[in-house]
Amino acid sequence: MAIMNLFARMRDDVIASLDAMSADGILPGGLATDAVTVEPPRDPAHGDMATNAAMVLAKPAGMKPRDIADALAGRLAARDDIVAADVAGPGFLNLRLAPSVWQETIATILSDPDYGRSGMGQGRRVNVEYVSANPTGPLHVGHTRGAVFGDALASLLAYAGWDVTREYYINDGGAQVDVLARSVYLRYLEAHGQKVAFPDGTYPGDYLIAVGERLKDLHGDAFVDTGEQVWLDEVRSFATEEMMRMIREDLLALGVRMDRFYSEKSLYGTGRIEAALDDLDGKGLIYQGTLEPPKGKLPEDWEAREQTLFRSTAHGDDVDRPVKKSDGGWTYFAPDIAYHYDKIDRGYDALIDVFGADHGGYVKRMKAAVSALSDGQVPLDIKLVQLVKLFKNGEPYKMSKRAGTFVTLRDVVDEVGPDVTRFTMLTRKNDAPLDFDFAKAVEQSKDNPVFYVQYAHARCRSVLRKAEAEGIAAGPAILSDPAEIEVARKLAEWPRLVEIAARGHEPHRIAFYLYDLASAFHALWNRGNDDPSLRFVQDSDRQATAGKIALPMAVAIVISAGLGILGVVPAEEMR
RNA sequence: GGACCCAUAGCUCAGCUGGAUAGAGCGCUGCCCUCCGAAGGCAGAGGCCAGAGGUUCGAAUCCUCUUGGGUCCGCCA
Repeated sequence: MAIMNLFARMRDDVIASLDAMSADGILPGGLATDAVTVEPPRDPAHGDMATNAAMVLAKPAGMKPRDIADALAGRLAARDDIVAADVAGPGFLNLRLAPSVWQETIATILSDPDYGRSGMGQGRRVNVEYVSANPTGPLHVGHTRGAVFGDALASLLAYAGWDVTREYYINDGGAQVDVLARSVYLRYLEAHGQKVAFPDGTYPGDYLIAVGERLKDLHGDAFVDTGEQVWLDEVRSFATEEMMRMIREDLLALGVRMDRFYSEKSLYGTGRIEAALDDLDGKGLIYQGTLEPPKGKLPEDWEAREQTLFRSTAHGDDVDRPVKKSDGGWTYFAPDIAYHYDKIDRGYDALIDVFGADHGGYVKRMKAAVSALSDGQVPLDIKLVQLVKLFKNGEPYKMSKRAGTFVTLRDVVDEVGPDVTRFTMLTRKNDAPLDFDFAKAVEQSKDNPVFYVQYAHARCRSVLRKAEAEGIAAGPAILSDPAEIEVARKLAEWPRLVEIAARGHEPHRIAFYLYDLASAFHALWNRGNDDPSLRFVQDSDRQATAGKIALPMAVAIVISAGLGILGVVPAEEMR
């Protein structure tokens, strides 16, 4: 059973008190308490928790907020875990908790390995699709951010009680893999000593040289001086597999491990695309029609023509979308529909797609398709990941060992390591552009959030090693100083924050939380410089040390859990 | 022409799905430290939350419009 967070527990208690007040005739019965919240107040001076109960109930109860708040305060103040309940502002009820609450929080963290985990997912199954880059070349920085975001989101949801599948959709069914095949064929000829040129519409990147050579090793000169019809199928599938092998390796270097790679090509010729469209057709959502020309700038060669269309407007899209090209082939959208149809068919309770921001135009049609296919039963959330701009010491940064024109995932990971890459990519919310500075990312200073959080963990571990060397184990937490309470308060927020982040599909909140927690911890540490009684290891007092080290131990546990969600390895020491 | 995302301190950004006097880092201004608990610490100044309406006890947050940026827009995936 997952741990319910302090705030959720208090909210239940507040609502129970409100019910009791109804039973006693102080409040009318049957009040809706959905809008009642219990939250940490913005200003710690207001206390440890605040509830808006009086304000949201004032109107339906026909009473003044303060009267409700006063009555509620009386009941709550009687509890021994609440030392003060004050009515403030327009009707907030501020609660100050007894020190024992913080001690229990620390004790829970130390004893329960599941502290922070949430049961909100209830074991429901969610499919997170991310990266899904075309198998035509190495992953670049944009993919890197998508990979980090999707992977952290998947971990976050798992931590919040979802049954998560991490999935990569391989776009190996379209014309771009033919282009790949032709490009590899040119490298193959080159491997045979021929001089080749790379015309427009082929991929000239160096990364295909080795692929061409391996193709030569495999087939000798069998394809030299033959027509495309002879080698295209073979070279295409070989090249695609090679690219995917490389992509998997790149992802692994970043610490990303997919549960499943789903091939677009595998949808063709199996009737699955037809089945998906038949499903839509059966719902009256497929028809032959002609689209209006797009307003504004017209494509040069625009002409009206009848196509097979999906009535996506019936599910919130702006215009209906073609599923068949004029030559009778599928548009790229058709296999996408079939793919999502398959995901629904596999029984997922929720779907998440992580796209690059340049795919923003496909959000509505994809949501429309899933809504139609699942009869509105399976929610699809599409997270768009904005661009990454690279810098080094503030200067725009260009480099690539392999691709010639763009910075690859491997370039980034080789330069700063997977941990720094991942954390830094999550220091911005997904829909905001990200400036990634190679120099600042590895800088060991307070200005660098990665370092700051890692340093806090390392300090905790250092203290614990020291205590352990003296044979001292953590005892019940001793918390007296405000700086200590502040850290404990922050720790108490962890389970709540996990739920907020998971509910919003916003893993960046974890990174910001860790920064805040580290900040509170460093502040306490710094106070130890001036006031030796606040140091964790008390040289002459083993018992005091046992009580003091409970807090850093709890901090290390929570930081470690948080970094774990982000896919970052916590540092044992800094150097 | 339309769709989507964005606009918060001088700069880079948070802001918990409507709460109290809007926060952090950098930079700036002061003071302190330089004790290996080291790679600094503490404090302060700095805001019409792009603008205008609306919804209600209450709006940076939700709705409409305007302005200014980014992405995209039928047989490319």
